[in-house]
Amino acid sequence: MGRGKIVIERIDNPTNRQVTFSKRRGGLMKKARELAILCDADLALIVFSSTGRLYDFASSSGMEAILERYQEAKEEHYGVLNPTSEQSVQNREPETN
Amino acid sequence: MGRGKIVIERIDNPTNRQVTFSKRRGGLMKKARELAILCDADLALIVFSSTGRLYDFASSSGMEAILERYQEAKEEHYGVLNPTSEQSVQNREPETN
DNA sequence: ATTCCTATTTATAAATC
DNA sequence: TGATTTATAAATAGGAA
Repeated sequence: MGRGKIVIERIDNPTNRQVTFSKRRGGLMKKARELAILCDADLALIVFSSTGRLYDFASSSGMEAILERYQEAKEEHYGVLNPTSEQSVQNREPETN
Repeated sequence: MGRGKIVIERIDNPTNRQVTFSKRRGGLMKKARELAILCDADLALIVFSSTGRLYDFASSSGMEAILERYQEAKEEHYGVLNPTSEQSVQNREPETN
């Protein structure tokens, strides 16, 4: 989105990478917040920049609570499915809606 | 973005909420993946739907590693700053770039 | 619950201040 | 370096299948 189309691959130029990081981080945080509010979802987002800075967002229940809930959900599934999975664990009872 | 503008507040209609959740969750996951790749960031996203389903994404280093790194960064800051903060902890050494 | 179809709204790549 | 502008690329609301 912008003056030109870009390919999704690591940006080599450090300056451009930093600028893009700053812009997209803001956008991602905003989207996360919107999803949490619009859909009443419980969500946590943790981001470490390539330079080591930490940025995070957590919905109302709080980061710690969400991380604990995450661990519990994982444990219930006895075993790590895939450390780098994108969409992995789901509850055992499919909802009706 | 869409046929009409919307206000960011909880969607009361369960069906609409679910549909929006499904669509935006996908968009958020995509944005997270792009940020990780483009900017070489280490990132984790955990989302629980209002019905309890879990969806997650973690960049290449893996969810567990990122969560540990997060806890370490927090510990270094001795104490939780704000459980619901949006952007909270940062490292002590500002980078040059 | 997706998934396809678009009119619109947003996000944002580049350029500029 | 960071904030602002603006032309475009992308995301998505609403509707339909």
